[in-house]
Amino acid sequence: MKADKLSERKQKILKAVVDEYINNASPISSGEIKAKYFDDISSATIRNELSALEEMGYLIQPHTSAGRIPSKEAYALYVDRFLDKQPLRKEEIALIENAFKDRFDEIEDIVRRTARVISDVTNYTSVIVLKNINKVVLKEIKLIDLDQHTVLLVIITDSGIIRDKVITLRSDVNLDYVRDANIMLNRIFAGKTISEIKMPDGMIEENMAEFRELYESVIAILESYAESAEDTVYMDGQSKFLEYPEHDLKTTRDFLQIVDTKERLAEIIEDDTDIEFSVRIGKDEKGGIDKCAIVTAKYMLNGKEIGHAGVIGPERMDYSKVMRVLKYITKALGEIADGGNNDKKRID
Amino acid sequence: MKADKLSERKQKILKAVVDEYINNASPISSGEIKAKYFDDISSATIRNELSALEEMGYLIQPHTSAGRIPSKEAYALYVDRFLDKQPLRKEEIALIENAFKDRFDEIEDIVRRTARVISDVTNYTSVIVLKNINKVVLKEIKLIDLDQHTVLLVIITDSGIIRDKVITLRSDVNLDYVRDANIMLNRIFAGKTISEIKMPDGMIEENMAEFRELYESVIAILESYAESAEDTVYMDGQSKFLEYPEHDLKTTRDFLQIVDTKERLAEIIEDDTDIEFSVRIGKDEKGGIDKCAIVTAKYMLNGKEIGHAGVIGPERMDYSKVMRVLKYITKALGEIADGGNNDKKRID
DNA sequence: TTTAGCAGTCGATGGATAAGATTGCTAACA
DNA sequence: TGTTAGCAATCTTATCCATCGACTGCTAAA
Repeated sequence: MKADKLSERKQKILKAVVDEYINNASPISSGEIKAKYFDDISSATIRNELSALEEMGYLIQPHTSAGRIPSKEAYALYVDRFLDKQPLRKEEIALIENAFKDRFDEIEDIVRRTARVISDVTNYTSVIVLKNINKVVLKEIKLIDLDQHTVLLVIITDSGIIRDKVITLRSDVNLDYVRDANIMLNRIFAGKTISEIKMPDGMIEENMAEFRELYESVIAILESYAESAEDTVYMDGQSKFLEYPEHDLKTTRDFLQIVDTKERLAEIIEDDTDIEFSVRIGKDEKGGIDKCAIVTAKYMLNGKEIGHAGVIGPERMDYSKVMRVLKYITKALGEIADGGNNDKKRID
Repeated sequence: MKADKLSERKQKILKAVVDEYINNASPISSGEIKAKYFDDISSATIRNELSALEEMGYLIQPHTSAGRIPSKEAYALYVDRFLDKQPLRKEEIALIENAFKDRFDEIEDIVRRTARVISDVTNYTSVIVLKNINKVVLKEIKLIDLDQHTVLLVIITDSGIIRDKVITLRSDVNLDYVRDANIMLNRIFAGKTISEIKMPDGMIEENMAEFRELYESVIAILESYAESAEDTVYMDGQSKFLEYPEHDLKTTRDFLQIVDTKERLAEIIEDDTDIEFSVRIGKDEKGGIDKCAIVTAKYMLNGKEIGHAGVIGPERMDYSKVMRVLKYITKALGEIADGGNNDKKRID
């Protein structure tokens, strides 16, 4: 099933079928192709070609008296070789830029907006998976005393992710104690990844004895972060899923189950992480959703890869548009938040 | 349509119809009721009663040769007067207790678990709306210097909610500066609700001049919190929505749209906030989802009302069970995290 | 007031039929 | 050898119709 074996004409016909099916979601007949794409050959000829393409596995006939629809392989080939490279429309670009024109500081805020705008522009459900915190490097730890028995632990990482957690202690704490403990902890943890941090088996160093309870609490929290392999998942535009007629109740059930168990979704999306775009069509051994396609791209922010962003839609997804949008947005965001200056920036 | 006018027998019949419909989702015939609920009267008599109940608006006949199904009014009456008060089953209680047996410190963590367990036990989609932060009282503000131009603002409220936001400044900052600013800001803000805080029209006090930029940033952030009326919404078990046959594609579309626009959901749920349970059946002028019921209860934590928790399901929801579960859980959580000691507690 | 009996109504089911769409095949053609 | 016109075959979809079964509503009697 090498694509190289396809004649020019077969390619043109196959692309025609995919393009038409993406727009109309109904099987395409030889007559339709003849009318819209070919002046010079007859529908009978096209029928022969269609028959050959079906033989090769690129097309499927739902039943004898129906036209053809593309197979998974056709979509894969389409994504690989036939993508139109039309630029994004002005309104689309305006929509994207508008979403990011305000000030914003926190990653969560940026991510939410990104999810929203991806869904708005593509008209598919968007999904963003942020890498688990234990894969990033600790830049600094801050301890803040809240009251006599509680301190707030703030974790700052190299890509700016901030997590905080309240620690409750049996012993009393005061400002000086917390400050000293903070210095001590930073000496130990700064520069390591969370997953590198282990509870030391033997004795705690002499000069740590005073901070033992606090120290153990912090370690326990970091370890629990490391253990909980759950990446954070954001979604938007879930209702868009039902705008596509092939998404019947059964498919929607699968979809909602994926939505519920976000860990599985994160696994699917982070599976092949080394390529720029990941396109998963239909359900296979490695996961996915039947009758659906999942397209994701690396999600860069401030020059760092912080996760993956993409969409979930029907197999006959408008791959071209989705990829252009993802490319545009991830590029825009890769630049937008650099160097600590988070004021508005033009995206050109 | 006063319920008082209903004879004992009518009430028993009406309850029978609702109970049966909750279990089977198909119209109930006079013969069925006779078989399962009455030995002493004939189906003809029951037919007469059914006819009367239909006349009164409590029952609906989908078509002439079908049995009856309950109307919205029947459900409302059912919730009002007919609820079984069977206790929760052992397994259900075990499930709930198990979900909360670990240590946990952060509200978000508790809320997520609560959403999960409500959905698991009831088998409906759960939803929790946390009150907007601007309705709660500021307990303390913490400033932490991150680097030369950025400080982290941590907001601690009376119910323990913590929000943080990074502030970027043009001028340099250092430890002393931040500490002094922190003391100053707490003097001004502590004890107020976020919505009370307003940017002062005239001059900033003399001794604030030094902290002007920081001060204005903090005010701006608090105001933006106050303005953004969005309450935080958590959901779980969305896929459960499709386990009920009356939830067809159209209803699911409505449901997913509500899921997408969580603000609207928050509005619906926070609408009638003064009663212990809110039961909204079907769609009316004030919102809701067609063919669905939304049941919510006040969500207490640590003695404070922090929002609402509930479920979304079909109109023929198992109201009795849902209310028992919500009562049990909100009661359990009202006790579980009191006094800063977050260790395991028995729920009895 | 209750009940048995029965006619009437309606949905669901299934078969038969017809119409329409599209293909595959064949044979002729360039 | 590739292309094409023509046509039979196949399958879907819609419609109609008859039948069956499930209830109800009504009537008249208990």
